[in-house]
Formats: sequence, structure tokens, C-alpha cells
Amino acid sequence: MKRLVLIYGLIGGILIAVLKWTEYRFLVVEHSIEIYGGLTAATFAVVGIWLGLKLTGRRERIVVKVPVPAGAPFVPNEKKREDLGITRRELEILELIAQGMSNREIAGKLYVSENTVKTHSSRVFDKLGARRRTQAVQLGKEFGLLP
Amino acid sequence: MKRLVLIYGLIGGILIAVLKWTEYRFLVVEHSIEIYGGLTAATFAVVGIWLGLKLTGRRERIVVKVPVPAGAPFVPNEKKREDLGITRRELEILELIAQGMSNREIAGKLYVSENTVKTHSSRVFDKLGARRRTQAVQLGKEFGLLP
DNA sequence: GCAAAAATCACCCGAAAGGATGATGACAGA
DNA sequence: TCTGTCATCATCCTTTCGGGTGATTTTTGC
Repeated sequence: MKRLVLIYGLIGGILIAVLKWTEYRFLVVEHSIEIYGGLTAATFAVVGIWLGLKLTGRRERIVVKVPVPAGAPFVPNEKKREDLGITRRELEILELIAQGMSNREIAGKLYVSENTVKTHSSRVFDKLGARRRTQAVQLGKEFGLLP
Repeated sequence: MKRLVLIYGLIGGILIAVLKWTEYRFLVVEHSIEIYGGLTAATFAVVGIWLGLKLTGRRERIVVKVPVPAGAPFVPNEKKREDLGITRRELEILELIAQGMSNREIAGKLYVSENTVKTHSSRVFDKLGARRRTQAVQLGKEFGLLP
């Protein structure tokens, strides 16, 4: 969170600088205020979008339609997960792997870098004793971590 | 989508109005440009957040589970297999992939070359519309080809 | 408030996987 | 016999994975 504040301070500073600069411009050019407004608007629209995504964390609701009344809805085995020392985040990555997503896709979905995904997946593979993601998925199912 | 355009037009109009209004302010008060900038920034931050959520936000994944009678030994869906044009051999490779085996291991198990396994898997991926083996496994399960 | 755990990211490297294409032999059915 | 399908194998090339290592930041539990 500290870094976020820092970044905001920086943006604030830059904004003020821009303001000063545009003030000059305003004295010279007639309609620069519109340009300035447009720029600020665009900038903060982008920032806002990023912020919105970052803060709320785009989670998708998964609606499972089962044509035939199925058994109890799957609940991941928390105990087993902790026994294996697998963190929630790691399990989350494992779930996405099980859905057939690539590291890159997972990274995009979770708004983290591909390297982070790789770290998580490597750890979870290690904890599961898997060498491949398909194997990890298989083991995850056997351990009751995945439906 | 039409409503979205409409809303955007409205926002544009309002923005222009605001710009005009703030122009007046600027002539009167000294530092109103900062205030104006702040307002614009705040406005568009909010708009951005809303936009971010609106555009990318919560989508629902609809997962249709193929009714698989629990308890009963799994029988691969022959019809579905043929509908997809997947041969028995290809399905065999897919099953081994689902068990987490590498191409090399599969080749060894079936006494064929690794290249052959790759050909089969490529074909089955193509027929399933999968790009990765994990995805192929996922789709295979959804199609009732795998337990 | 501070130590531990968790999450994040980077870089390198080799191995595995995947795409495209072409070729060959076996075999079933028209 | 000819044709189509299937299974087999190869080669070239690109992308993705996985392992290893190290580092910083954030969260959490005491």
C-alpha cells in the first residue's frame, strides 16, 4: 500500500507540473484548456480503469448448469490443502491450470506477471510432487483439491 | 450498445459544458485551473472505475456438465468421439495425457515413437479445439470422453 | 510493532510441447 | 484396383513449461 501512496504522490506532483506548464500554454494558445482538459480526462480515465480493476479484482462468477441433479457442489478440501502446505493463491493458480489456461492467460486474468504465475505453479508442482501441469491437475483431483 | 453510445454522447456534452463553465472561472479566479484539473481528474477517475468494471467486469462462465452417472464405471462416449472425428488411437493418447504423462512416457508405454504421439495429440487437440494438453483434458471431460 | 508467511517479479537455461508439412504402409470397402 | 482412413514417423521451427536463484513487497499472526 505504501508504494501505491508513493505513486499517487508522484502522479500528483506530475499533475501539478503539468498544470503549471499548461498554464503557460494557456496564456499563449487560446483553446489549450480544452486540450488540457482532454489530456487530464484521458489520463485519469486510464488510471481509473486500472484502479477499478486493481481494487475490485475482477472475479468471475462461475455458474454451473447441471442438467441432471448432481451431487453436492464441490468444496475444495481445505485441510488437505494445508496439509500439503499449499496456499490459497497457489490453489487458485492450480484451478486455472486445470481449466486449461496457459501461464500467460492466467497472468492476464489475475493481473499479475507471468513470472509470478510461474513461481506459484512451480511451488504447487513441488508440493504436489508433480512434474507437469497435467500431472498436477491429476494429483489435485486425487487429493480433493479440484472437482 | 446503443445506450452506451448515447451515454457517451451525453458525457461528451457535459464535458464541453463543464469546459466552457470552467473557462469563465478561470478568467475570474487565479488558481481555478488547478481546481478544474482536480475536478476533471476526479470525474474521470470515477468514470474510469465505472468503465473498467462495466467493460471487463463480472462475466459468467456457463459450464455445462455432462451427466455422468456416479458410481457406475465410466464408459467413454463413443458417439461423441465419432462426432468429433476422433479416432480410438487418438482418444487413447488423450487418456494418457489426462493421466499426466509426457509425450515421451506415452511413446514408451505404447511402443511408438515420440513423433507419433505428437502427431496424434496434435490431431486430437485440433479436433477438440484445444491449444494445450490441459485444455484438451478439460474439454475431453466436458465432452464425456474422459472420466 | 515485528517476524514469518505469502505474494509478487525478474532472469537464465534447457526441456517439453505444439504447429506445419510431408511421407509411407496397412487395410477396409466401393 | 482404387480410394479413403488410420497409424506411423520425420524435420523444422516457435512457443510454452519447468527448474533454479534471488529479491522486494504485502499480509498476517503474535
